[in-house]
Amino acid sequence: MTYASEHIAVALREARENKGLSQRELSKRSGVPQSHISKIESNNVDLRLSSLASLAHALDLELALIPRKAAPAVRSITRSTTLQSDRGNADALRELVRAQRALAALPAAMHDSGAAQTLQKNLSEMNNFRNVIQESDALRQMRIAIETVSNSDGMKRLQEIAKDAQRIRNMLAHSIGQISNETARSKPAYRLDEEDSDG
Amino acid sequence: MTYASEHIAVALREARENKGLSQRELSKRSGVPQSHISKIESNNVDLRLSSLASLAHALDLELALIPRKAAPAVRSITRSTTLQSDRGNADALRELVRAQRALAALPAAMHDSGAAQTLQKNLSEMNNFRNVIQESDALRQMRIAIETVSNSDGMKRLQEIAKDAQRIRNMLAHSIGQISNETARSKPAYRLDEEDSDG
DNA sequence: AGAAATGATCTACTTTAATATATCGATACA
DNA sequence: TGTATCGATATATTAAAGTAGATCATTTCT
Repeated sequence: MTYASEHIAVALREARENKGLSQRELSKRSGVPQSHISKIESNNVDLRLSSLASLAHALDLELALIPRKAAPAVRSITRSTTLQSDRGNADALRELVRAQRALAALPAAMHDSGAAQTLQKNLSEMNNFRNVIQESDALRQMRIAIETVSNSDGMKRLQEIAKDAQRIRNMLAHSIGQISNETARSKPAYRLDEEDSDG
Repeated sequence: MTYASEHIAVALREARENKGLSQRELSKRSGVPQSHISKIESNNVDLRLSSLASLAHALDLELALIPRKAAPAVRSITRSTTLQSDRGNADALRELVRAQRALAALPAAMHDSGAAQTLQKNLSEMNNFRNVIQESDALRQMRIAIETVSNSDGMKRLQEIAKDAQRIRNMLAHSIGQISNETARSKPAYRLDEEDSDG
C-alpha cells in the first residue's frame, strides 16, 4: 500500500520462498490465514504489528528498528546472510522437504529399520547444503520412491533408496568443499518437527 | 500488548527522548495524534505498519526484517549507534533544542548581528556532543537569556550570551578529547529546519 | 498563586484489519 | 483426463485501530 511497507512485503515473500514454504504451510505455522498472507505479500493491506510479528517469527526473522545511519551496515549483514536461492534451488528445497515428510509418514514398522535411519540422517544432512542444492529431479524421484515404498515389498526397496540418498549427500559434501564453507551453512536448516507449535 | 511489540514500544520511546522531542512535537512531525503515541509507547495498542512507519520516519529510524542469526550482529551495531542518554543528558538536550528555538524566534534585526551568528554556530556545534552534554542548568539559563533579550536593551546582552555559549562549547570540545571521538558523533544531530516536512 | 508544557486518559465516531470459508484459473503430475 | 496444489480473490462478520478533541494530574518556571 504505502511505500514503506513494500520492502516488508517483498522481504516476507522472499523469506518464505527461500524456506520452500507455500502460503498455506506458512499459514499453519504462523496462524495467519493464507488469504491474508496473500494480501500482505501483494502489499494490499496495512497489516498490524501482531500479524507481522507472527509471520516474522514463523520465518525465523526478527523485526528491528535501526537508526538510519546504521541502516547500510545492517543491510549488508542481512544480504550476506540471505543469499536468495535461484529457481532450481527452490525446487530442490521443496522436494527435500517433501522427501522428509514422506519418510516421516512411513509405517512405524519400517520406520525403525537401519535403512530408514540412515536415510533420515542423510536427508537431514542435506539441509546443510540448502544454498547449493540443485538436484530437484533426483530428490523428486527419491521422494516418490519413499511414498510408494509402503506399497511394494518394503525393506529391500528402502535400502536402495537409502543408498541413493547417501550418494547425493556425498556429492553435495564434495561440491561444497570447493565453494565457500560459510555460505553453505548460512541458511537455517529446515526442521520437520515444530509443525504447529505456536498460537 | 504482545511480547514482540514491547521492544518496538521501548525503542520508539527511547528514540523520541534521545531526540529531545515531546509526544506532541513528534505528533506534528509524524502526523500521528499525541493520544495515539501515548498508547503506542505504553504498548497498549496493536499498531499498524503505516503508523509504525510514520513514527520511524519522523525519528530517523528504519524498519528492518533481519534473519534471526544476524540479529546479534545487528543489535550490536544498533547499540553502538544508540547509546541512550542518562537523565541529565536528556534534560540538557531538551534545553539545547529550546535555546535554538528561542534564537530562531528572535526579531530579524538582531538576528543578523555577529553575536547572534556566533551564538547560532556554537549552539549548532554543541549538537556534536549530544552524548556527553550534561550542562542543562547552563543551557537553561542561556535559553532564558535569549528569550528575554528582545525585551531588554538587546545587542549588548546578546554579545554576553554568545560569549557564554562559546565557553560551554569549548568546555565540551575539551572534554570530548579524552572520551572516544567516535561516540561523540554517533547520534544524528538535531536540525531545526524541516519542522513540519512530511505528510 | 498562576501559567505553560508534559504524558496519560476518556469519549464518540469512522475506518479497516483480521478471520473463516469458498472459489477461481493455472500449473504439475499420474 | 482427473487430481492436487499453487497463489489470488470474494464474501460476510467481528474486533479493534485510528482520529479529533477535551481533560486530567504533575512538574517547572515566573
